Amino acid sequence: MSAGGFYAEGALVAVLTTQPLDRLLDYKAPEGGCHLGAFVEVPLGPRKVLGVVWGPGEGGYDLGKVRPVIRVLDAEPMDETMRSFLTRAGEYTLTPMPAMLRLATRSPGLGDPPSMRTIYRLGTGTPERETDARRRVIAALHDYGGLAFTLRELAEMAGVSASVVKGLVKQGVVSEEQSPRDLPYPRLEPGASQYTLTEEQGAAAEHLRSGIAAERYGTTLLRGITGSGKTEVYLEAVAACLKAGRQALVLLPEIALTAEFLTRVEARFGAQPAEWHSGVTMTERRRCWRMVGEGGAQLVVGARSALFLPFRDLGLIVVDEEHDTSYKQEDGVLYNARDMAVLRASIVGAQVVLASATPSLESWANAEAGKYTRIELTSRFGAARLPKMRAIDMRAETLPATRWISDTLAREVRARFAAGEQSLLFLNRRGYAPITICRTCGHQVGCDHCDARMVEHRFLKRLVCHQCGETKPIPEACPSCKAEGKLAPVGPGVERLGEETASLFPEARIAVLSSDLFGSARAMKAQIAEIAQGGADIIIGTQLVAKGHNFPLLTLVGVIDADLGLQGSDLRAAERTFQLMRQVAGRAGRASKPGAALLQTYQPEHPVIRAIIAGDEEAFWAAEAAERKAAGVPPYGRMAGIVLSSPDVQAVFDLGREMARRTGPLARIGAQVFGPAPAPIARIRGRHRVRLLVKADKSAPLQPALAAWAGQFRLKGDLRLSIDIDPQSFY
DNA sequence: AGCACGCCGACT
DNA sequence: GTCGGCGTGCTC
Repeated sequence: MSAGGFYAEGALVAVLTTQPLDRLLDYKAPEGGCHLGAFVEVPLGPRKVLGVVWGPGEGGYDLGKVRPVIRVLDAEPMDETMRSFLTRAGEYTLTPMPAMLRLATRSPGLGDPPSMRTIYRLGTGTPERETDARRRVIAALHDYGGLAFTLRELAEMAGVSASVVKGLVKQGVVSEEQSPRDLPYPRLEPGASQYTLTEEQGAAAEHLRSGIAAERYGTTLLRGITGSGKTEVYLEAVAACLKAGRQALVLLPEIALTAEFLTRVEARFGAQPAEWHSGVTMTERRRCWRMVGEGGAQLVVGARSALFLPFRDLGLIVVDEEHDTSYKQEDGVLYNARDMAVLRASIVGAQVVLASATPSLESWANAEAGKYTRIELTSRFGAARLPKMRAIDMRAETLPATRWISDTLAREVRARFAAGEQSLLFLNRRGYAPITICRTCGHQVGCDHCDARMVEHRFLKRLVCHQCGETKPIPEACPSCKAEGKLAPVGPGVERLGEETASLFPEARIAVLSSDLFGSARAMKAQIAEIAQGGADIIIGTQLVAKGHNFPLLTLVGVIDADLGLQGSDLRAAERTFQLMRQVAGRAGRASKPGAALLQTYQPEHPVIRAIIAGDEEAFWAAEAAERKAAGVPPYGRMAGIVLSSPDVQAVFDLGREMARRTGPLARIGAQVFGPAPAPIARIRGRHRVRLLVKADKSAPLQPALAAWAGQFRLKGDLRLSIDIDPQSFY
């Protein structure tokens, strides 16, 4: 390799491809040479595949068989920080490098030549015959003085057909030119904010600004209760970052939140930023990926996968609602976006802001340990206050088995309705009823492919498996004893709660918000916006409503089953329940009206319920931390979950038991292996699943030991093994 | 991931 | 005798 990481034509280069190979392959640099990090197309067997030049060729392979790189793609080479990020993220999550590269190359048309399109602007000629249509085209172009448009845009603006424009082109009145399809995003103006920060917010913003100015890595846990102005504060950090000429990334846990956020960005910076998530069109995605790489995008707002965009000069990553469990999910690779954000920032010398009203215990512990700076925003802006929280003891309420709204709660809802205010009833269960049971034999209708019960969705008129998405019509007869008309729905879902609400308040306008009731993120956003403006009197919602939407008219939140999630032995259940209740309660009274939150519970004396009611978060966290420390689990110990799956039950258990026997590499680092046990869902899509858990000391080198351990076993047939570092649930 | 190679059961 | 099942191995 010569200076600057350039390989001359014919030099041996090692290429990382997106194909699942366990090593790099050598190729000859193409005509004109190639740079280290270049995106290339290489031959692999009979196919052409995407790859990145990862370093000098390793040799040791028959030189006569080494084939040349087909071509260098038209994209900025992947820089050293990005390669290092992918390598370290892959090592941490035990993910093979090709899978990591796939995360970083999720742009449509990466291999395409720079795409051009034809645009039209005012030319110099005069039209031969002044027709009305021609005058309108010229007038439209005059109106936008000098701007150019596509044929479609221009024809539509002038109210003429494309042929009129083409006719004017022939006469030179309108000129035709080529322009790149992927244009830079409009400049964002980080100038002064319209919004006046309180003293506390100002101090928080100043701290974040000084972090940006230092141009070093640092993580700040920005804790602020709902309505404390968290967003305004971190937008100041974004402003400082943009002023410094560096790029910023804001991660949101839910696509439905982006539209509202984009509007706020536009209000603050005068234009909309780049957007990256699964709902963005192919064209826009390609533009985003390329512009991030070329510096034509200053700010990206997106989902977790935006972490793998090719930023040139990233100065800030904001992880909003950092506790949200959707940051840890599988999309080919199991990673926690919050942790990967910290990793990427530490490599490029960027600041991270973790924002949440209810931080994860991990972040709380990191702040306690001094790894993160912790900033608290306490006072709410405007006239709004924290809602008054109260438990409704369901043991004292006498409710029939088919009703879930207590008289106490119903009275409160009625009072709000009479006053023209909104109420929200929260139940984290989609569908009509979670269980369909036969009243003759007791059989519960389950999914044919999973060990999960099927949930009745009356809206769809079907039973749905929430595990694999399989649906089937609601059977007339019991599948087990064949009794006709004996299947009955048991337990509540939001749809059924909607029914009960309608019968209790026949005159009220009721809206049910559940992710499966919307065809698209856009439809959902539109309906949420309408409801927020007063389009409904009573809102029935799942998890969805806990994620930061603003309902200014809302003054009452009723949590239908505050005990959901408390039971079971999941160590994170308490944490999640606490966060969820706080978030939902935070929905009430965000604007000027005072709010109230009522929690229906059968265990009002439970420590979590009491901590929520008392608003004593420090006590809750301290108690949780002590419990986890004693158990040696995250964040005070390290864990990994290993899931084996196969259509063959015998095969998964055999391998599971063999893995539990031969623990050599793990034993050497003092790690313990638990299991095998049936995984939390023992069968998904016809595949049986068995799980082992590995628990190690905080300082133990877990990943290499896991790799060595798993490497001892050969996966025969359709057996699959996946390793989840830092699993969300560890029971 | 694909695709070829290769070694054991039911057909023309 | 052959066609084809998918287990195993290779791709620079």
